[in-house]
Amino acid sequence: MIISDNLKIYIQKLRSSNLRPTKQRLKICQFLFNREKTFHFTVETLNKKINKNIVKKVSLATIYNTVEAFTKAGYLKEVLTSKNKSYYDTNITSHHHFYDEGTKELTDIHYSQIQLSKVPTPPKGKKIKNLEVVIRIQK
Amino acid sequence: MIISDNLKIYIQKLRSSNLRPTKQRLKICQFLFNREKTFHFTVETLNKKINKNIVKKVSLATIYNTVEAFTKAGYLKEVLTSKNKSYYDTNITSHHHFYDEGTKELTDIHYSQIQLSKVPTPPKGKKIKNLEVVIRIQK
DNA sequence: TTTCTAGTTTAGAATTATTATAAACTATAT
DNA sequence: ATATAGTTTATAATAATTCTAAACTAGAAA
Repeated sequence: MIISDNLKIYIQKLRSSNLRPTKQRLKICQFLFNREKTFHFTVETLNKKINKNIVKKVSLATIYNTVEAFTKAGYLKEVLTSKNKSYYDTNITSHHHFYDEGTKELTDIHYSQIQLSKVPTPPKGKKIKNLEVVIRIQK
Repeated sequence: MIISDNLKIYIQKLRSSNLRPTKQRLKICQFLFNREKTFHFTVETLNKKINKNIVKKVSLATIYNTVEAFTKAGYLKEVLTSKNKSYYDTNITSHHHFYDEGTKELTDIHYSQIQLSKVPTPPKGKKIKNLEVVIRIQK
């Protein structure tokens, strides 16, 4: 196995989060992070795309495990939706969404497009993990 | 059956949305809307509370149907979360939420507690219905 | 290098939330 | 009173996710 430069980076990245750099995890890293633009996905779509045209498939359970592990490690962010399905985003920076009530579709709003001038303090003993704005739109 | 004043109001409310005022729907109306404070719920919790201490239970299917009908009619609002379960809110006015990722609880943030100084224009042909902030909190 | 062990992967079962189905029931228009 | 379209219901079906336990493997230690 030839280890490319970006593979080395992923190995380090995984090790730094106490995740062993397995073949499966590295394959998923390459797929998710070795690209120009960030993108949204569900486990279902990730599973299909990862396993397209490869012989030794990554199991669905591993896709679930890995997405969860990567989310906990902070490599992925869960996206809010009204659908009973989890959406993830490789864009882990705080950003916002339009939510179309007709189509139930979410579209990104760049972080700079919204500015907050007043934010409440969180309840005692809790801290803010992130803050996202959802703008509900309709025809 | 003695029809109280608020029952009359619910009957009108339902009729105005082309929903027949059935016993089940009125029971759910009384439970949801005849109260001081607004509140959040899932179908699961609503089902338990509606059917607590009553002989003739409302079926789970009806709870689902009614919540969907009330949401479409604009009596309820779906709350976006990252969980694979739908949350609803009797407060249909624009307001914000803390979402505790540990306890999975939503708490309201009064509209005035958050101020936005910059908001993007909606996509063509769409208009902003409301704007909500979800602040994810954790320990 | 070999061995050991804890971490990981896997297929399939189990669980959870929701939606679909179709028969029985009911509000209401005529 | 009757007809009928809308509603409720128990149950089945589906979809997404989590659980389980056996097999496998990365990396540490001998």
